[in-house]
Parts: sequence; C-alpha cells; structure tokens
Amino acid sequence: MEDKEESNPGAEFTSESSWTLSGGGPDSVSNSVDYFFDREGSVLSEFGWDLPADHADEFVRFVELDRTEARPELAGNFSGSQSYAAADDVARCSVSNPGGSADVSTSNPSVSSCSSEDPPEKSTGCGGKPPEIPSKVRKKGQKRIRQPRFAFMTKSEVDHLEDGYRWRKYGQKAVKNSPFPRSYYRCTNSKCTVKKRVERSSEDPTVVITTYEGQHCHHSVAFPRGGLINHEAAFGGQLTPAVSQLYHPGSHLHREIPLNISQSQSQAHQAPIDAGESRSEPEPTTPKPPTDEGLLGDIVPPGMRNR
DNA sequence: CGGTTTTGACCCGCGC
DNA sequence: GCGCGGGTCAAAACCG
Repeated sequence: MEDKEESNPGAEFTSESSWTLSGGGPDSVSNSVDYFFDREGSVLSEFGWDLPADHADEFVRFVELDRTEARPELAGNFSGSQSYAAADDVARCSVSNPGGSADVSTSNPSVSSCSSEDPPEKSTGCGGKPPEIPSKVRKKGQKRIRQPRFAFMTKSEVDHLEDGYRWRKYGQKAVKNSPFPRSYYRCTNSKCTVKKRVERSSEDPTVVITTYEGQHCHHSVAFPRGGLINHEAAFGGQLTPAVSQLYHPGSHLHREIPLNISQSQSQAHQAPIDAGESRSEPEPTTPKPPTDEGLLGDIVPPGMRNR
C-alpha cells in the first residue's frame, strides 16, 4: 500500500509553481525517442510498456508534464529521463501525424502519470486525499496540489479516446485562442482521482491533446494487471493514445517526442506508473478486492461507453 | 432509476 | 486591486 512512497518521493505540485520544460529542442528529439524506446530502462519499459523500438513511430507525442524545480530528483524519476513541459508547451509541440485515422474508438491513452506520486498524505489518486482539495474545503492560502501530468498528442477525430478506463466528464471550458473547448474528465473510480483534460489543438484541429494528471490506483477495465498480451495490447491499453489511431501504415510519423532526456539520476525507485497496472501494480492504499475492473482477465475492449 | 453529460456559476492564481 | 483565464462544482437534463 505504501509502495508508492518509495517509488514516488512525493511530488507536490502546486498550481503556483510553474511547469518547467526541460530543454528539449528539436535536436534532442530523435535522441529522446531513441532513449524512449531503446534504452534498457526506457521510459516505456519503466512504465511497463514493453514496446519495441519500432513502435516509437506510433507515438505522436508523449510528454510528461512535471515540475522539476519542485523536485528535481523527480526529473530523473521517470526512468531517469523525462522531459517536462508545460501544458502549453505541449500544445505547441509539433505533431506528427499518423495519417489521421480516426474512427477507431478504441484508443488508449491511459498514461496515468507516473513519475511521481504523491506521498500518501497527499496522495494521488487513490487511497488518499484527492490531489486537489476542493476549493470549498481548501483552506485559504493552501496551495493547490497538482499531480504530475503527462500529455500527449494524437491525431484523431474523436476527442475522447478510449484508454481502458472510465471517465466522467465534469466540466468543459472554452479555450482562449482556440475554437475548440477543453473537456475535463475524472476517473469514475471513486478511489481514483486521476483526471484528464482533452482539447484539440487550435493549430491542427485533427490533433487531440490529452493531459493526464494523477495516477490510477486501480486497474483499467480493459487491461487488468498482467493482462497485457503483447506490446500492442500494452500500447493500446496503457499508453498510447490510440496507437491504433495513431498508427497508420503508410503515413509518415514524425518521431518527434519532445522529450529531453536528462538521464541524470535515474532513481533507484522504480518508475511508478500506473502502467504498472499491467505489471504488478501495488494495490493502492486499500487492499481492494478485484473490482469489476480488475477482474476482467482479458483484454476487453473498453469500447464500451464512449458515451 | 442510476450514472453521465451539460452548462452556468464560482473559486483561485497570476499578471498587470 | 482588478481583470482574465483555468479549473471545479453542482443542479438539471439526458440516456440506457
């Protein structure tokens, strides 16, 4: 239950702090990708996503949004190589396009954050307090705690990509300088406080920017622990925003992952991820019995309700 | 009937 | 201090 403590030195993210983008220029991209997919301790591996380097192409963009300044060590937490970017930065990232497919309704971006978790006290999503104290309850002066975030861009016509988890929309806001609204979703699991934000790039309407905040403390409906059959499953189920959608044979994929890898101190801590679900996700805080979600022993296309 | 979506109001942090 | 924009709440509507 407290495993998270180790893997996650507790990151405290407050909205006040700025999200820093660690370097990562265009030049670092390719390297990043390589690192991302090749390195033994690649990020994906850390996440439990067993992907062959080839799949690097399937990514459009995957960025971890985090706050390095607050917890520099976290920078390396994500398998020692992550790049941190501000949401805005992500939005600005160039997008690669797999050819835009889209009708696939089963994509899956469920990258729940990983790199850092909050200490039990401020837990991330489960088992603990919600990442953000409701404004009504939040004391004055108390900063909002922000969870580590991950954002990635996918080329898709559907806004809400399937990722194996069930989400409930709790808000929508118009985005400045963008004709497209931003939608806010929250994991329907009562113990899970993971949130995700979905919006379309104003620059390229075909691109969906999904930002995850927090870490799931349960297993996805579609991809229960150990349920990964292969990387594709993993891919489809855990991370990628829809690799299925992303990947389009024949289309060009720009392997541009704005990740600047600062493989500094890859912490000994493991990468905390929720991808861990596919591995051996430590039961959150409460030894919860397999829930309906966790029971699905097979890859069941979440496909279910997209609405 | 229960769960989800919609949507306007409200809160909060930040920049000026 | 004020205005703006992002994020969240919560009641009502909607849907299966």
